[in-house]
This record gives sequence, structure tokens and C-alpha cells, in this order.
Amino acid sequence: MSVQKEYETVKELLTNYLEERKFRKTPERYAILEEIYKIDEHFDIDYLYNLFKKKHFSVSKATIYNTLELLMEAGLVRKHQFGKVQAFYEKSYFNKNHDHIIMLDDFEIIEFCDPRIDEIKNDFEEAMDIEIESHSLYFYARKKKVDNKK
Amino acid sequence: MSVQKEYETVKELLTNYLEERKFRKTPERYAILEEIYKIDEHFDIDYLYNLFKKKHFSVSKATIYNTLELLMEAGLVRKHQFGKVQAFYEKSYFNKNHDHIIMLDDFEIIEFCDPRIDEIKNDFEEAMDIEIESHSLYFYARKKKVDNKK
DNA sequence: CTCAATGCAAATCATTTGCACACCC
DNA sequence: GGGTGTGCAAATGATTTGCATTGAG
Repeated sequence: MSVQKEYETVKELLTNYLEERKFRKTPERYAILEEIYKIDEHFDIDYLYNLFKKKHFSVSKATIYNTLELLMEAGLVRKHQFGKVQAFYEKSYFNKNHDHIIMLDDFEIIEFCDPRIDEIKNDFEEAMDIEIESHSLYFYARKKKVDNKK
Repeated sequence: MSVQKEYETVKELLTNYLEERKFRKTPERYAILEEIYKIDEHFDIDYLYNLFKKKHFSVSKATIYNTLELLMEAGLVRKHQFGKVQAFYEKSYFNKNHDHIIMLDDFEIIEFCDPRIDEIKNDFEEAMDIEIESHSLYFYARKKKVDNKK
């Protein structure tokens, strides 16, 4: 699906979300959503903020924080803590649930999926009579050192 | 094993760790280690800081931060981010590796172990030729709503 | 027109840093 | 004694908040 087509889809979802709760359809909310769905990696607040600054479309950080919060609630964005203070985000609608390997050498982020996570999740839900709303799994890894001893 | 006995054990481990690297054996480092091994839950920096304040044993926050960092490196403490800004810690030596379920109703923290995590870890290590140093897995859950419709 | 949303700056909160002093080695 | 570790306070950096202003409904 093209980027433009994807945006059309999530834009509709946002509109529904806002209308359902009688929230306002501000240009900032749509602009932020659109930018996010153009980004293919993980980004932080500053990245978005600078993006808008470069485009001479002024959006304050307060609004970015607020809007990302709202988009999370709408299920259109995922937030990550990666063990850092500063949070990272990513678009979430067309990406199915996935987990992350953080490469400690260069902080590259690799995504992966493994059905066993869901199995574990389901087992615990049943065993403990709880409902697991979400999960976060990070592997922190390094490239294997080349072993010169042969 | 009694709390006192446990402390004796980790105290020795800390001593070895410090001696190996020619770090100093300061009273603060041992006092912090001892307190931590008396705590059976997850705690944050402030909790520790206030604990010492109450005992009239003065330890600065800077030292607590430094020492927890050191104890982590020594493998005696684990740090958690739980998706919050502020970090939580727990003693780690007698607890084997485990993961956490965070109950969103009351922020209770439940620990669990599941061998499938290690399986996943091993599979990825092999498939990608990396070494996974650590991982963090949290399930965010709620008690199941009682269904009155029968 | 009204009130929710935005923008800006100030406030907050966890964590880090700089530096003088203390005390382990 | 010498230099690492500590304490304190100031600095930092991400996030939150308060409030005046704007603009969506």
C-alpha cells in the first residue's frame, strides 16, 4: 500500500475516533498523524518537532506530546521506553504486533515476531484469570565477537 | 536462607568484585547492598534514600545512583523501566531470571518464569549470530471483568 | 460565541555532573 | 599522603503544567 493510501486509511480512523468522543479535528492532529505515517523507523519527540520546524509548519512540543498520547489511545501509535529516559514512538496501524532487538553496539533496532509470545500470553491469561492488554519485550544484544582461535 | 545469611553471601561477592577491579570498599556500598537484600519487592531510588534518612545513616542520592549502577554491573541488582520514566530496582542474586506482569488495576507486580523465553532467545541468537545479553518482558494486565450475562 | 486545543514559558521530576572534601588503601 | 568515592548543589533533559490566546464547532 502506498504511503498516501495508508494515510487516507488512518486519517479516517482518527476522524472516527475524534467524532466518537466529540474531540476537535484540528489541523495539528492530522498533520502529526500524516508525518508519523511517513516515518518508517522509530522516532522521538524531538525528531518530529524538528521535522515540523524544517517545514515551517509550527507545532509546539506540548501539542506533540498531547497528540501522541491521543494517537496512542486511538491505537495509531506505539510508545517504547527501551530502557532510556526518553521515549520512542512508531506508527502502529499497519504493523502487526512485534517485538524488538536492540543492538547495543550501534543502537540499531531490529523488529521480530514470534508466536510463542502469544502462547505464553494466552497461557497466563487463562491460568491467572487476567486479561493482558499489552506487552513489551526487548532483547539487548551484541554482534558476536569473531573467534580467532580455531 | 535467612536474610542475614543471604547478605553474608552477597557481601562476599561484592568484596570479590571490588577487589578484582581495585575499587574501594566503602561503608556506603555495603550499607546499600545490605538494605537492598532486606527488601523483598521492587523499589526506587527515593525509597532507598528515605530508608537511610530514617535510620540517620546519611547517604546522598548521587552515591545511591552510583552504587546501584555498580551493583548492577556486579550482577547483584536488576534495574527495571516498567514503561515509566523513573526506574525500579530489585535484588537479583538469589532470584533467578524472571519476568513481570504489571497489574494495571493496582500496579501490583507479579513475577513469572517461562522457559519459552529462553528458547526464543536461543533461536534468535543462533539465527542472527548475535549474543543476547539481557532481555526485558512485561505483560500489562487487568483482572478479568466478571461477566454477569449467563 | 464557547470551550477545547494550542503555544509558550515556567515548573517539575528523575538523573547527571562538577567540585570540594573525606577517607580507603 | 594520594586519589577514589562521597555529598551537595547546580545543571541537564524529558516531560508536564498553567495560562493566555486561538480557532473548531
